[in-house]
Amino acid sequence: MKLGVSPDTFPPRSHEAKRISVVDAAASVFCREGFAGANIDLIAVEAGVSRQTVYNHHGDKEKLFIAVVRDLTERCNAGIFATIATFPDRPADLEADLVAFAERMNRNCICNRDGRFLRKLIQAEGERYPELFAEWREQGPGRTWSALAARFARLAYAGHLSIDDPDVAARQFLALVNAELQITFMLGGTPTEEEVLRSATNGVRTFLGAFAKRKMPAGKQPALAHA
Amino acid sequence: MKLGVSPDTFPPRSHEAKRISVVDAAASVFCREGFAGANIDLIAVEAGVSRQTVYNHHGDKEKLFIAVVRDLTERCNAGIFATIATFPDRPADLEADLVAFAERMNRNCICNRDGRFLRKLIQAEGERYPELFAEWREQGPGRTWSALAARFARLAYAGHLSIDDPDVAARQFLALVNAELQITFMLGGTPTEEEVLRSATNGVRTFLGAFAKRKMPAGKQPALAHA
DNA sequence: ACAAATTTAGACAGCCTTGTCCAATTCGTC
DNA sequence: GACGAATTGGACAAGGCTGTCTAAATTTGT
Repeated sequence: MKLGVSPDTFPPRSHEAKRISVVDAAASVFCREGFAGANIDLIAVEAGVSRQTVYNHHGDKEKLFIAVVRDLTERCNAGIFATIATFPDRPADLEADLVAFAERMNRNCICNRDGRFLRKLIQAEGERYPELFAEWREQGPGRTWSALAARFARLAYAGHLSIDDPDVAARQFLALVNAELQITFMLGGTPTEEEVLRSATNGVRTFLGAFAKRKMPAGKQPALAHA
Repeated sequence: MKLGVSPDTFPPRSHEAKRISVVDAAASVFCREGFAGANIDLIAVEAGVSRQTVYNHHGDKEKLFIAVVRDLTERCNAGIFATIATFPDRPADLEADLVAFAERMNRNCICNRDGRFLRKLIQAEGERYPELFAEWREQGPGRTWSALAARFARLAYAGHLSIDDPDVAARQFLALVNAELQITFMLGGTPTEEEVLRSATNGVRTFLGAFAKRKMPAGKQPALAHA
């Protein structure tokens, strides 16, 4: 009740710390074992608390699962939008800048712990919690694609790219820079730095091959090229 | 009625039929519930046999799971190679032919029951059965990509495309024509015919934007490009 | 129609898991 | 040091699941 400003109010300190510890451990176990296979005792041990503490904090297994997904969704979305904020709006070297951006995106949002865990939970349990993952879908990919499409549209408007449909281009950009990581993702692995870099490099090269400045809408149109 | 050639020897008929029925039901239940959540009783009911029959045929839950994965892998690989055999080696209309090929690939190998089930099992249990899925990886994606890369190389050699690395191009082709289906796949859904067509169309258009005949190897080469 | 093999239903033991309860202990704060 | 809240460990009931066993019913080949 003191500390009017930045409230660590009621729960002293390690209360919240334990809650986080439990959610983290639960994320790990749910991902490894699936919802049905996850064992509350194991989560408790991995979190370094007693089983009763898990129940005190989260009520039951399903509520704990939902807390895990909400937590991951929130952090992943924050990471994605923070990364999109670093998009190269005024590129010095378009190819190099896009490769660097793609690498940040992959490393900080897709390949990191939260990204891998959230993806796996969605794939494994998405059908069991429709409204939970519908929420993720709207707040996550939906807004991600829009934001990224807007950045590409801006690059096009500034004359760096030639894009028909920025939304399609945004989705294809992400698909391309991940093209070489698909199998690793499927099997739950973490790509090496080098794999991430190579996939990003190859993906951006192809992306620019399709969308870089020169554009001829099917017919020949050499007249506009007054460089 | 001995059929000396193709021996349906001892086990008469519905024996094998029941085995298949069990494996099919098991695939469905394992996918819906995960390995730990799958219930042998439920599999038996869904297969229309008694629980004991399940055990008679497959021994235990783990052996049944392995049989399911092997079965799916085999059928999926067969489908993929059959589809690759329809690749347009001598295209009349390159874009239209590639779109049609991509649609076949998506519809018959990726979006069908076997494809969705196998993908989900790999994602959910891949880490638990390393050698089982390593086998899939080599026989499936590994050979798929090689075969597809060879087809693209042939198109390039015939002068229809300009490709540096056919393996990379093959992976990017698949990534592009699936770009718009990712979220649906993640949540376990089945895309509509129209979504498949649109994703294939957009993907092939971008692919050809990057790899269609004209090529400038990254560095500027304005000597040749006097527009 | 007969004999062998297969399938079925049901019961069963053994094990594991969830979620609750409680008494003893520790922790943070005053 | 003392107080109240949080945590712990352990016991516990209820229920579910796997895998086995058996005797009866059914199917199959001849």
